[in-house]
Amino acid sequence: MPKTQLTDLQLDVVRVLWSEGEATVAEVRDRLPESRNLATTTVATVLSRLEKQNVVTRRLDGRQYVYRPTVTENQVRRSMVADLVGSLFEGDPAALVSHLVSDAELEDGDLERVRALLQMDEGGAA
Amino acid sequence: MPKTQLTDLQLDVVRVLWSEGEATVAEVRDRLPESRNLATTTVATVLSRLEKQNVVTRRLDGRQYVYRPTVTENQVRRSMVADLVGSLFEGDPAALVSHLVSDAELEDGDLERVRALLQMDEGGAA
DNA sequence: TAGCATAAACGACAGGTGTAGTTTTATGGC
DNA sequence: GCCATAAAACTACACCTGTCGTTTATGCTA
Repeated sequence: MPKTQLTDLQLDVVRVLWSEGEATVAEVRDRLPESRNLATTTVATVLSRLEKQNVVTRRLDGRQYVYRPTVTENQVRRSMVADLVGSLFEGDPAALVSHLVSDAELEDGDLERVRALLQMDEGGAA
Repeated sequence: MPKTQLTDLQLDVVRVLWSEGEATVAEVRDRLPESRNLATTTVATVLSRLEKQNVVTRRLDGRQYVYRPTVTENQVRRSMVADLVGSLFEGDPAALVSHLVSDAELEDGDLERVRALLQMDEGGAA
């Protein structure tokens, strides 16, 4: 059971792994957003800790480690959204949608898109 | 500009203030969820730190401080949801709704409620 | 083979949080 | 006027995270 509440930095790191499939420390450092100008050791530390938390695994390739995520983006999203819903909306996901709709988080175009989504899902899993 | 990313404990504390309007340290301690069995000093520490972060203010009443929130629940929700959307959904709130809908976060009943919400909002702010 | 480059391992440090004990201080009652 | 009590203030500590520097091991190259 990996930890699935990730910080922004951890997300950026894991995102690289999601997009690359797997990567070495140096590769992760290079593919991190421009805004992150991190020393290689910093990235290594982050990856080590993520490994300790079972968010990623690593395999030895020659003298380097290659890291691979153990969780999917969807799992992380699910878990983090569930957490937020639990903390702020008494566990009721519909209340979150309600918030988005009534508190102007969604712009007009978004509303249309959401309606379309719901249309598509009409008569979904019963 | 108060900090509006709150931890679970901080939320529980501020929630007491939201529901009571204002409260002393002892009152907060008493109205915290059962599950939280915290020493009074712990609550005092948390409130102090929240004050330093401008999440709450306090006024002296006799020899005690009475704490009052400086942010509303909605502000916190907005800010925390926005943060999550930024971190996980590239800033697109509709993507969050999409996630909720397609990843079975919403149960059938929820879907109906969401549809109703959108209905109500039909032809909203143009 | 000696040395350089590279990668991993280790150690560190500051800042935030959860948690609480100890010390100080003010006060209200006797 | 003195003391017990209650509240605030201060101190502390462990753990997590962001951020690196330094040390060690190792393999490649001249």
